[in-house]
Amino acid sequence: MNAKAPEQIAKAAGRRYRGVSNETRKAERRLKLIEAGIKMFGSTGYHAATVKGLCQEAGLTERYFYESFSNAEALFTACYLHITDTLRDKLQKVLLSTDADNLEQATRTGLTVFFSQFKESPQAARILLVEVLTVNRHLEELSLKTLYSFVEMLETLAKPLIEQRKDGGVKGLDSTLLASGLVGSVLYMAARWSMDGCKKPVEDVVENAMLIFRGVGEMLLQCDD
Amino acid sequence: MNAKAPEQIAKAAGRRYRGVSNETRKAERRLKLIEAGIKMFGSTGYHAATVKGLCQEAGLTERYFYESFSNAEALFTACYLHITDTLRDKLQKVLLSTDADNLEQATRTGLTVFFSQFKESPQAARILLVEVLTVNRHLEELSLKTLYSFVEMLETLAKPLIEQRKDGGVKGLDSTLLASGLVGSVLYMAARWSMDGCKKPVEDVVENAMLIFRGVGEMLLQCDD
DNA sequence: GTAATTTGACAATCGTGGTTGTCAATTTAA
DNA sequence: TTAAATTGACAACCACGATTGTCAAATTAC
Repeated sequence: MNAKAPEQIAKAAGRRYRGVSNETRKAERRLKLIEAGIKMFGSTGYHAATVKGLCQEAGLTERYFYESFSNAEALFTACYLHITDTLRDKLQKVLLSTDADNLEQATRTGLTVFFSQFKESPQAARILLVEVLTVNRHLEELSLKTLYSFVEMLETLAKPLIEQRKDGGVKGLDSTLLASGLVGSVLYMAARWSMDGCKKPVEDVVENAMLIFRGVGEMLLQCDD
Repeated sequence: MNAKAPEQIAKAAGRRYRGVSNETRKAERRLKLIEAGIKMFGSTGYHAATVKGLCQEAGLTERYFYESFSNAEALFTACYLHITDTLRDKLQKVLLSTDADNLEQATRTGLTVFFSQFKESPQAARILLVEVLTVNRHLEELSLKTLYSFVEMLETLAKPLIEQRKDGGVKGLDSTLLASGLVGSVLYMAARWSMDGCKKPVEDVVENAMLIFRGVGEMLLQCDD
């Protein structure tokens, strides 16, 4: 029975083709599909996309679609995770390299990363903000969790500001609600900016967003009604 | 040829049925379909809805669907317009009856109307904010126009505040962008609130939203960097 | 060189849902 | 009462796209 082992291993590993290993070829195809997915889901929308169209965009045939994904929904999920992972990594990288005491600077940096990413791939933005809500319940929940993780980043960032107010703060103040509002404001500013073709420089958009953030900061510090 | 005229008129007008005129019956059916549409599009989503399902929800058959709408998209459009018209009417009514000089009070009133409407029909909210973006380009544009009309309401409301600053205001300040941000913050607070089952009282949510609005107001008045 | 593997193109099958058509039962007008 | 209009239930047809299957050409291993 051991006689067959080498054969089986060889079969499982697959054969090199055009000088590229089996796994690498497969991984490349998968990535091509994800890129095509981001492009199509983000422009024509999830529900207008077809498997054939996705394959054509990726330069592959259906066979290779089903090699990596069991259906369009699976590809969409992969695209979504690809986008959120990328964004989270970028944000964390710049936030870690920023002086933790300088809340204003950290906020500005975070916003700059977000708007830049948005500008360079509006398709990704659309997937992140809209399409994900319309695929199915499962993805809607994933989106809520993801959004919440960004809201938490924000709350962590603002923690010193909130804790400065040991008296319990404003009556009825709900930091999660507020953070959600701030996230929403950023998203809608990005949407408006994108509608106008992202002509205005990133820094200007960031400054307008900063105005909202600073305003909330002020309110948290001062108000005692 | 005149002999036939009365007949034709009668035919065109239709016949009473169960004591109700032709046009009234038709209008009632149309409204039933719109209500069913809001319910289904707003819960299972536009793309998961089927004509048969919509008819069943409305208690009508396909025949009457196509009597009023040429397809699901047409019904969706009618639903969307129904929602935005209702909301706009409510907002304008309360805003007109509010002292125009008291910006804070007007804002609070407007927010209360919005969050109340949201609470009583989360389906309508979902149609307004999400589904409309995923039907087709035409509706996406309609949504942008509508959103913009609300943004304009906000800008009009805040005009006194902005004009107080004759020096041209903050460098790079973009009132449309800011207003979009405020609209976004309200929408996302509503979304978060809705996720938690709209348990928190409307007034509390309004107060948290007011904090953001007041913050922006402060910034507009004071900042001179 | 030869057999096995990999790829690419595309046909075949299948299910779903939109739209139209049929028919019997109910209600109205005269 | 009787013919016409209206309604309701549902079948029939059709288009589209997901998924699977087939086959020949290209490439590799031996």
